[in-house]
Parts: sequence; structure tokens; C-alpha cells
Amino acid sequence: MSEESGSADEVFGFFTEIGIINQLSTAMFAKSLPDGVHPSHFSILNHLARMGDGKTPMRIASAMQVTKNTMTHSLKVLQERGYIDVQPDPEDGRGKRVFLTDAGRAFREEAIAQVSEQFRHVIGGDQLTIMRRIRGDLELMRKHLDDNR
Amino acid sequence: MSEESGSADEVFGFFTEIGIINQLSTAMFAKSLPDGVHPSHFSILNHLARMGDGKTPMRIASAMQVTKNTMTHSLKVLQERGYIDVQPDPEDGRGKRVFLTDAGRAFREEAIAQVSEQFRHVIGGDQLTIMRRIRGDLELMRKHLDDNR
DNA sequence: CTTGACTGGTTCGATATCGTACTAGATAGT
DNA sequence: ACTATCTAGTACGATATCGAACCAGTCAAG
Repeated sequence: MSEESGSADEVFGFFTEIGIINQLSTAMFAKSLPDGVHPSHFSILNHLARMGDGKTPMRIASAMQVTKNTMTHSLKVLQERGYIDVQPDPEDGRGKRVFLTDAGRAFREEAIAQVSEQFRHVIGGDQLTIMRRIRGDLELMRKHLDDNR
Repeated sequence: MSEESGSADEVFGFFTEIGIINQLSTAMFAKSLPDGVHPSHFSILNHLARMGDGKTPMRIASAMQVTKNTMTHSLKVLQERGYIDVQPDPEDGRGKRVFLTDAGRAFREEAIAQVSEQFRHVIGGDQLTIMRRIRGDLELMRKHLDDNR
């Protein structure tokens, strides 16, 4: 193998490792969420709670790294469950604004409690140490990929 | 916030970062694959080429971290495309064995070339350095999650 | 042997996601 | 002011994935 395919193997192996960790953590996450609520739905609520609501669907889609189609679908689900309130954007006739309802905020709090409980059994001191150690590098990698996609 | 929710935030942020990297790399990967071939399909071919074919669907499913339902579906796609050959397991009346065809091997080679080409433009020396630096920690984390799910 | 528990694989229904195409409103160029 | 281009959101079809239910073959306990 040439040095190019050697690094290709390295790159592929790296992203494979990332993929497996993502899948295992997402599955664990999904299991600790109440029935029928997908991790991506929770992420939207979490984003709105942390960064402030009243954002447009497109802004949320960009932040969540999904297409606007997916966001339309996810918001419909959250709206049906009464966790968000979607209103027309007063400043842009095309746009909408997404607001958290009290039920949405309550649900998020509850979900965080359940997820924390679940993860407390799996994530120990060693794991936290690893997370803190490589977090910066992960952010660098993410930013680079994001800028060069 | 208490120290527990503090570490919950840390954990959540870490896995979010992992998820975004996974999504960006998968999307990039998918774009550099020929029409209609999903990254997961390629991964199966790659696994069979690297680890040797003749494995059962269940073994492949475990290695790929997907359910057997998904494997049934993926194998059907690969078979329709003529990339694999599925035969009954002579040692187990329930089981099957999956073999790569010449077309499957050729397709894998070609895909690797295309993917390498694509990634060469995005993954530079800095990124390789990061990958090498955190690869060991990622493997530790993956193993831990895998053992404790 | 025979029966009960387990395992490999398939089928079915549900869902999250994406790509393409479309509509309606906004914005820039002339 | 008009037109062309761009953008926000939706609709539709396709697909990957999962969970639950199911069938058929294996295996162990008596």
C-alpha cells in the first residue's frame, strides 16, 4: 500500500470509530427518552432552551446540521406533542418563529433528569477524563469539516 | 446548576460534537460514492474484503453495529447489485454465508479511490495529527460504551 | 426421543432523513 | 418600477434503520 492509501485507511478508521461511538451513545440516549421521542427532537428543545427560542426553522436546521425538510418534519412532531409553538415571522412573510411552550420546557427538564440517570451508570471518572482531554481536538476537527464541506 | 447537571452538560456536549463530526464525515463520504450506494453498503463490502468473506449475516451485523433486520435489507441491496453472493450455510440449516463477487471487489477498489480523492482535499496534515492524537482515547471510549450498553 | 429454550433470518409497520421540485415572499440589478 | 435571482418553508417519493412478531432450525435437559 502506498502512503496515500495508508492515510486513507487511517482516515477511514478514525471516522469509523467516531461513527460507532455516535451510534452507541445515540442508542443509549434514545432508550432513556420517553416513548416515541427521538434524540433529534430532544436536541431541538435543548437548543431552544439553551440558545433562546423565537428562532426560525432554518436557523435551527443549520444549528442541528440537518436539512430544512427534516426540520419541517421534526417541528411538526414537536408541535403535535405541544412542546413548541410556531408563529409567522412578523419581519419576513416567508418565515416562521419557533417558541417553546411550558410543556416543552418541562419535558426537557424531565428528559435531562432521566438521561443523566442513565448515563451516570455508564460514564465514570475515566470517561470524563477522556472527554475533557479530547474535547478541544474534536471541536477543531468539527470546525474544519464544517468549513470545508 | 449542580455538579451533576454540570457533568451532564459536559457529556451531552461531547456526544453532540461526536454526532456532528459523524454526520459531516458521513455526508462527505456519501457524496463521493457512486449513485445510490449508501456508506453502510460500502462498509459491508469493505468489512468482507478486509476481514475475509464467507461470514454469516449475523456476524456482519454485529461487526457493523446494526440489527439483523437492517443487515437483511442491506444484503438484499448488495445482492441485487451483484456485489455479493449469498449461499446457505452448509453447517447450519438456519444460516447463510456471504461472499464477495468480483464485481463487488472491483466496486470497492473504485470506491476507495474516489473517496480518497475527495478526502485528500479536506484532510490535511493538521487533521491527521489530531486523528493520531485522539485515536487511542476514542477506542477506549468506544470499548467502554460497547461493554456497558 | 421429546419438549422447551435459543438462534439465524425474514417480514411488516413505523419513523427519521434526504433529494428534488414547488410556492410564496424578499432582494438586487438595470 | 420590473424583472431575475435568491431564500424560507412545504410536499412528495425514496431509503436506511429500528422494534416486534414470526418461522425454521439447533441444542440442551429430562
